[in-house]
Amino acid sequence: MEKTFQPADIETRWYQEWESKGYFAPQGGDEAYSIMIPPPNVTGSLHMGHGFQEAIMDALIRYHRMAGYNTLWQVGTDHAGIATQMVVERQLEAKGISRHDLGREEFIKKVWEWKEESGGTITRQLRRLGSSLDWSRERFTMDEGLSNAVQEVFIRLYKEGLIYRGKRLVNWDPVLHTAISDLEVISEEEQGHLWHFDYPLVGGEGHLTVATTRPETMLGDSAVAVHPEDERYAHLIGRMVELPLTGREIPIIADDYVDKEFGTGCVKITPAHDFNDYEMGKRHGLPLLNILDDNAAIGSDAPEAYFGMDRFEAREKIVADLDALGLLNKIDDHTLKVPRGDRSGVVIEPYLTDQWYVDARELAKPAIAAVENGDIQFVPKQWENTYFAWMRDIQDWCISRQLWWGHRIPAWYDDDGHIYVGESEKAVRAEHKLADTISLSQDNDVLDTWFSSALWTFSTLGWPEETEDLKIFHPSSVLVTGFDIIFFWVARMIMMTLHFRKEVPFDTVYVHGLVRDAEGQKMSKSKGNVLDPIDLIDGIELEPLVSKRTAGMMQPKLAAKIEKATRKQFPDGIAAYGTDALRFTYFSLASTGRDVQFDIGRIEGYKNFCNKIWNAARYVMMNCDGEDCGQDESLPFDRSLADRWIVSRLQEIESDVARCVASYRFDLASQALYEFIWNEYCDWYLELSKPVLWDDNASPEAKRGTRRTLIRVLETWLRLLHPLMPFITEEIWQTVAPLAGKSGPTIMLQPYPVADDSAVDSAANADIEWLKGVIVGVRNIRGEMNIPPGKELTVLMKNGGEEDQRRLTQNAPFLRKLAKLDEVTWLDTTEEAPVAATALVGDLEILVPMAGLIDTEAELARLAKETEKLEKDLKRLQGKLGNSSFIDKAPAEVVEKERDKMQAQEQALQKLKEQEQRIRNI
RNA sequence: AGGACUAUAGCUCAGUUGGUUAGAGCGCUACCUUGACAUGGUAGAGGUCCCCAGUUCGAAUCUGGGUAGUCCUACCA
Repeated sequence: MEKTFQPADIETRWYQEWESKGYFAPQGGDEAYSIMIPPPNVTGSLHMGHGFQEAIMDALIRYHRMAGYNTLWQVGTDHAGIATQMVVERQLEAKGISRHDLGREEFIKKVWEWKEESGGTITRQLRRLGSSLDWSRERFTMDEGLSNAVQEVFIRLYKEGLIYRGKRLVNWDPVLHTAISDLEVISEEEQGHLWHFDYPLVGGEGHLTVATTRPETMLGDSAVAVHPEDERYAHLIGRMVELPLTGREIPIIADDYVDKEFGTGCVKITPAHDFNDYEMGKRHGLPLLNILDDNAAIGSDAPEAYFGMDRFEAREKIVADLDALGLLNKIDDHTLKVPRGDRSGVVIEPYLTDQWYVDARELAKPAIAAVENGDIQFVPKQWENTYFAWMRDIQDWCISRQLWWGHRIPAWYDDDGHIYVGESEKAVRAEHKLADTISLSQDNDVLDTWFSSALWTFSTLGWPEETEDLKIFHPSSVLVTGFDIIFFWVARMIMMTLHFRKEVPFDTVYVHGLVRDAEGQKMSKSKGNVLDPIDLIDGIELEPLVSKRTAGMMQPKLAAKIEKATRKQFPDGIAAYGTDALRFTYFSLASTGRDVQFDIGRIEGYKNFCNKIWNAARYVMMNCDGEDCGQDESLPFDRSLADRWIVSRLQEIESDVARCVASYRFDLASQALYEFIWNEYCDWYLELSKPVLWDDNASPEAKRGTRRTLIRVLETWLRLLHPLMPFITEEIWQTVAPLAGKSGPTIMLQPYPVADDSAVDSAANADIEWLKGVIVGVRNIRGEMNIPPGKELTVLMKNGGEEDQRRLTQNAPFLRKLAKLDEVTWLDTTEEAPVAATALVGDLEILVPMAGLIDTEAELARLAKETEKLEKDLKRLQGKLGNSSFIDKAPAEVVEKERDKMQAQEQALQKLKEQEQRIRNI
């Protein structure tokens, strides 16, 4: 074995081996366990947040696969309608071509080409992360099978009246030229103005002043509203005002939506360009005047003077024109929430168009019930509230998008605007007995990507066919996801799956935190603060990292900011840590919190952990390879105290890990393993094995017993650790397993260790604690007295009981070796002890004679420190036990425990004081 | 505006139903190339558990209020 662990050498090798041998496919078994991957965008790439999520899923999958479940991890990607179309359009733009130049068919061909070209990025990343996905079943939302499922669902929902088409105000993206759903609109506070305009009353005698943040919409005003109880305006309700610049007259209406306190208490109403106004317009039967076109420029229904102007240009002109007319009352600075498209970043316009909707209210009912009655459980449970809050106030879901890339809506129109929904034009004609003379044209729009993602758990398994896979693997066991897509995806999956399968899509939703950058920001492509997990695995120099992170940034200002942050955060680039270290870091951070702040210091530590594991195995192999490790079960062997202890601890760790995984606490699981491997197996057990293995006088039985334990415990914890660190465990296991009497082509299909409670040995645990106590006591004296570690000491023991004596006799060789002693002598109570430095283990006094070794002053100082600590603690205990209400009210065993503690402390203090006296008397 | 979450060592985080001397890693200090590992070993230093009040024999933990931060939902033209 190499002296240090070199991850790069082994990772790709093992992954190829596993994949080519088909180990990732379901292996059979009575009980199924399945996870459907949240499909990443096919043309995107994974960042640290994805890496985190994949690591968790892989751990769950590997764990259950080893535990004997029939395990499926379904892999696939989605087509990300808007994002993908944008990327391809931008590429064409660079060549001066628009998608309209190409035409729909040619354009879609280009998108497919791009998908083929870029789709490999994600799958490559997934492989490097060690994800044990069943690649033979890879799916894509635009595949034929999944497209059929989408069509089937659309047609059925339409026929059931749960999908409808309607002219509504939608969130319109004037750059992407499509409607988007509420969830795709991000509203953030921005600095703007509040313009106050005077609208003259028809018939003279004054005006009303209205305020607006979007002056250009005044061209489409249908009314001015005031509060019905507003005395200032009550007498004007029903009268008309002149709408400047348009030559129109509009009524003054009363509606209690108006806030009397805000502005002047008069609101201009633009039903075609504002969601609230739209509702009010409906209540009052106001006309809808659309003054914009698809680009959000002023449309042909507006006054000619503004026709064709961009909305912001028009805004300026309208303000200027009103000013010229003396109707601009004032302009105030104003902070307002500006809605922007999450993809394009441009200001979204409420815009009147024909769109398709899903009646979400109806579908939500059973979806709410499924979580209420526990058919689906969220972990952590608090997320159920988020889910309920949204579901109980759900809005109809706008599912049509004015894009070319996506599932085209299976609806046809005749010249009279009748709608026919079906799987093809032919089918529609047949169903409705339409004559060939009637011309039909298909709806130009496609469906929201989330519409197809909502079917993911069952469409990937072959639905609408009743496949064997559906029967076995659906519902899936758990959905692993971030809380940011509970609404987008989780809720919609639950609704669709319940409706079409009459069963839940998954039993559990495990909601993990979101990975943040050093400033606590969520990682996202558009912010440019993403980190590629592969860069932590392989490492990357600063310059390539900077150019990678700033590549493709639209705004130079943002690019400069990212560059600066990158240079500050990673002045020397990023070192290569390997996949196992990265994964272990993820697990250690996977607690119940919402935020995961990735810390480079931690991955560094876990890289060292990998090296520790590697070297522990190296030590074991050096001592076991070619030796008798007890593979032959008929040969006798003796087990040392340490052997019994480490086997006992192993059982406890096994049940800890099982408990942690069952509750999705990978942070606790990883910590338990870390502590066991490093602090118990390496620090103590390996050290305790040396006195046996290196002792020429030790019996063959003892050596056999220790080697047997050494190798078997190692082999077991490798399996225990494998779901978290797949590569290093596999590499080591291959050489270790045969010596432990195990065989098999791979660790990943070996049984997962299960605790054997009968092997828990509390006597051994107690004896080892004693041994550790004595060793640490001596080391402590050595450390504080500056006695060189190599200097062998003579130690005397005093005042102990029979148990101490037994432990000493049985473990003297271990004690001598680990505490570097040349002699240990038991003093009878009658014997006079020499002046010595002292440590206490219970009643037992450990004496290190001072002659020539120990500086009196230093020892006194050490004792004083100890004494002070004890006195402080004792005071606290005395206070507690002196309090009669504590004695009366606290449970008896708690009181008893405190009493024992106090007694022990008192005795210890007593001994320290005697010791101090003795030293002073020299 | 409503709601949720977070606040523990210099940094990143644990702390299970209230009962510890409040823990881990990194970082820091001192010593050590002892035959697995200097990516290491040994021994240390370091905390007003955000603040205030309450419940309790006992609060990092429960309740109320406040402060700071993050997020979600809905929004006033």
